[in-house]
Amino acid sequence: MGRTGTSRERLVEAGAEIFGRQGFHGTGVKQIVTAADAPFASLYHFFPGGKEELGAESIRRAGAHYAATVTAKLGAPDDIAAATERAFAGAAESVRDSGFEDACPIATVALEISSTSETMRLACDDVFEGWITGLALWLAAGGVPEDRTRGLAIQWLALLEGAFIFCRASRRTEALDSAGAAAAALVRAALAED
Amino acid sequence: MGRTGTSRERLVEAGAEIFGRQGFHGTGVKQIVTAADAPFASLYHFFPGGKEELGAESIRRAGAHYAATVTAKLGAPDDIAAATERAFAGAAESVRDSGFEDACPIATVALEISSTSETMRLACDDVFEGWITGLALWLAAGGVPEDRTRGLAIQWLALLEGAFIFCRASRRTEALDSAGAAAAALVRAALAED
DNA sequence: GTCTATAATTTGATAGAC
DNA sequence: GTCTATCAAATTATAGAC
Repeated sequence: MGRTGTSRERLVEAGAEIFGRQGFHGTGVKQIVTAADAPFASLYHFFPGGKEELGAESIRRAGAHYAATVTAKLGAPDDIAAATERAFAGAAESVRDSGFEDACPIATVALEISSTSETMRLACDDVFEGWITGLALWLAAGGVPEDRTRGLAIQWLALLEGAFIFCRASRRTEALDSAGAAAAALVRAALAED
Repeated sequence: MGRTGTSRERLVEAGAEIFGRQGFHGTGVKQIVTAADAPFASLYHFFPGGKEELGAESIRRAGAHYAATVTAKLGAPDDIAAATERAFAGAAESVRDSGFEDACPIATVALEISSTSETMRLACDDVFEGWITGLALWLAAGGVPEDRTRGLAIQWLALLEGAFIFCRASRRTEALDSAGAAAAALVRAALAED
């Protein structure tokens, strides 16, 4: 993975990728440093808080990157129900293409550290909150009543995250297919309330 | 946690509890052995496959235990939409009462090991599959058309699992509240198709 | 900012007596 | 089946020269 930028930048990029795939405790700092092609000492130079501090920043980076990817996939809010179906179908394809290794880039770490690292937990919370509010804005632009957008965004994302777990464990996309249908149905119902 | 039964039994019980809470890589075998009040040597006596073999059996135990808990909470399939709402509300209460530490007992491990341990991945897949088919039967008994029960069960459980992630990261129950409303709405819609 | 070397701890696992 | 002792490896982190 030919990375560019400063050592610090490459460490965060590598962390975002590898922590997301292997989890926090399942990944050694040496692997990150090697993948980043960075000097070992620069890890503690740039991140005095060590693995935890790098982890928190990696979470934020991964979250921002994934938000950009999904936002691009969703496109303009013309037909948000159809776009929802496309997004879940795209997620299913991407999960399958990765050999069921890559799904949500922060869910594994979020579950691992929520009870043990407050700084990383806050990073995860910030990322999720950003996803929720971003998606809620998109739903609002698509015609969902304002008082329903946040709740619907949470439901939409919960379906995605839950389905990711099942897909990775089963190595099949069935769960994402079902979840996509449910998300689209919930969107349609919210639009019909108008 | 005064455990009973044989050493083997206590190891599995302790594993089910601690792996579920701290994750697989975040838990040392010594902690399990200590919590089980078992001789260290009996770990490798009863589980020649070591941590991985104990992990797989702990997953199955935790999955069975959680299924029993949720089944009891769901009750008879009279009004399955109302029961769904009660189940999510109960989950929210239980997550809050645990200080947002205990949610799904196998999700963390499932995400951690899906790409690295085939035996543990299969254990997770079996557990999830059991939950899905069990819930589908309950939905069918509650009046959901047969061709919709499996898909609805997956959606129901995906909402729960996804909401668990958000709740643990945010230390708030909002996600489970939203997810419960969505699950109940999906159940009602499926019943209306009849 | 980066280098080399290594400290300090923890990890999973095993040996051999009983 | 259990005991004690211990191994080998990996882990996070630091020291001190450049």
